[in-house]
Amino acid sequence: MASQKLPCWLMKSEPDAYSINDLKKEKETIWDGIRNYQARNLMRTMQIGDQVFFYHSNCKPPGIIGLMEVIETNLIDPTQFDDQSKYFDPKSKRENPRWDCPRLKYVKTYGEILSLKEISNIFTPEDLILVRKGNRLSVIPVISKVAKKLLGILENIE
DNA sequence: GCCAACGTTGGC
DNA sequence: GCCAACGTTGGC
Repeated sequence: MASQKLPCWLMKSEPDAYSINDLKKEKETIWDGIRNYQARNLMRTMQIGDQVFFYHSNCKPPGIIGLMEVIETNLIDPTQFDDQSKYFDPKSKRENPRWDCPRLKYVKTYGEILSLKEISNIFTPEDLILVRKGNRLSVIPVISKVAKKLLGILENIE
């Protein structure tokens, strides 16, 4: 897999809400429900073909479990106009939608989760904003040095 | 623009 | 359940 593109994003989801297995079944999904401007702005810079680590959060243990790929960008998040949705945003107007998102496809599930604890042991906080205390972003850019190392470890536990 | 109060995220 | 670290809101 020498030609494989390095992942440059990490996106979190609580497996109770949406897991890697859900994505595997659906094959692809729109990553809707992001209601944080910083995360949204990061998603707006995504490119088709970008590789994305799938991170299971708020579970035991939390960590990287799989890989996804961006297949479409800048889609309007439909949940913002759905008053039945928990992500409904009454301030967002159809003529000027506030929230958008990419479409992602399933690539693979790793043999084991790479836990946050292991990740924290491998990297310095400067290497990985993921492990910086207080980072509550659900969309995180991953620098290539870190992505390369993570991928090396993850490919070996398959 | 400041900042206090409040809400959310997510590891532990 | 606790709490740190943010982000958001709204009065001034």
